[in-house]
Amino acid sequence: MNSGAEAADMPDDGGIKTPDRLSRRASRLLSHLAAQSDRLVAEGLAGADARRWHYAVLASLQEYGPGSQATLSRRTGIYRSDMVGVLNELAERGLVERAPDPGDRRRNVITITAQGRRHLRRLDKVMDDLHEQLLAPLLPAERDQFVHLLTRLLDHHTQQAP
Amino acid sequence: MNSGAEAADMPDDGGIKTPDRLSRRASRLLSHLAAQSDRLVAEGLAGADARRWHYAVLASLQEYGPGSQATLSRRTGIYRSDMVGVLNELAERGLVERAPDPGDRRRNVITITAQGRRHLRRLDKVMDDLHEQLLAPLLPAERDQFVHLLTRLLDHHTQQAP
DNA sequence: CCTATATCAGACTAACTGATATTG
DNA sequence: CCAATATCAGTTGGTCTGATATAG
Repeated sequence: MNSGAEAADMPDDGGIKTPDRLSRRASRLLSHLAAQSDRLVAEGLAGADARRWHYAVLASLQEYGPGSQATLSRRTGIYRSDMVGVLNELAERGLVERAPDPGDRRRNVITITAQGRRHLRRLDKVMDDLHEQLLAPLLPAERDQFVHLLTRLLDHHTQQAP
Repeated sequence: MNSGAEAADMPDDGGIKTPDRLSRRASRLLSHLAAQSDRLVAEGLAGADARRWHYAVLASLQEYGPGSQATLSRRTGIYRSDMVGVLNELAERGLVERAPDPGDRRRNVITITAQGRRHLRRLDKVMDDLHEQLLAPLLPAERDQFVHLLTRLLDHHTQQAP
């Protein structure tokens, strides 16, 4: 009836033994792995004087072209209120330019600068490196599988709750 | 040479178009999906008057037996300093018992109560439900694949940095 | 003397809310 | 009058640090 490991006799058991319902819950694995990954990426980018959101904004500008702050918010997932600060940091470094939209004077149009493009190229290298570390234990086919599964799950959950 | 979408003419493009280096980065997918998943789980558990850590502690107690707070910390990943508060909440609800360890008077021995076991059974149902939602778009074999890949990645990264 | 434990007080971050002024 | 935008001020939740008292 008992699992065989009583309390008071054993001084300490410490480590993880058999993975059971606790440790194989997808939600739990996901959270923990994301935490590790976030840390890895944050540290890697910090070494290049950048933050996670810097990369997201610059990459989004490069790929989809200039846009208003609200548009960038939607594209990157950065909260509208926090976008201001991120763009301030990027503008301080001369990586983006903020100009009033002549067609709609509520908006600012954010554009990536030449220096921003240069910086992004560096960050892309850093990110490639970090992903090599992150996905190190997986074979190429498994990495694709992994990204594919993540994508399908995320698509499903972002379409449900917009 | 240009991606075909210029700035000033287009009033707004808003949504996500072709997934590229930004949106297929594993780290990004991981972070976003984990955020969604965390939210889902937090809301689901809140409906049963529980938090994420409550489940983790109760499940750990059920599976590995009683333990000191430090042991529980290691088993669940809850920070040693935060364990106090979690256990207070659980003890208030009569789900665990905290008693001084007669063999080592620095320690408290935490034990799950009968009521705690009952509560855990309810939470397990809730969690099964939530995972059904979380993994809804995947076939059974894909869910296994997913958990398997997550596990391998997490193992790799938790052995590197203990 | 050094280590582990339980606890507390608080730093720091990230995600988020609410309010406001401006413009459409 | 209502909706969207950029901005600011502030809340909340979660991770983590540092210090302390106690015990091995």
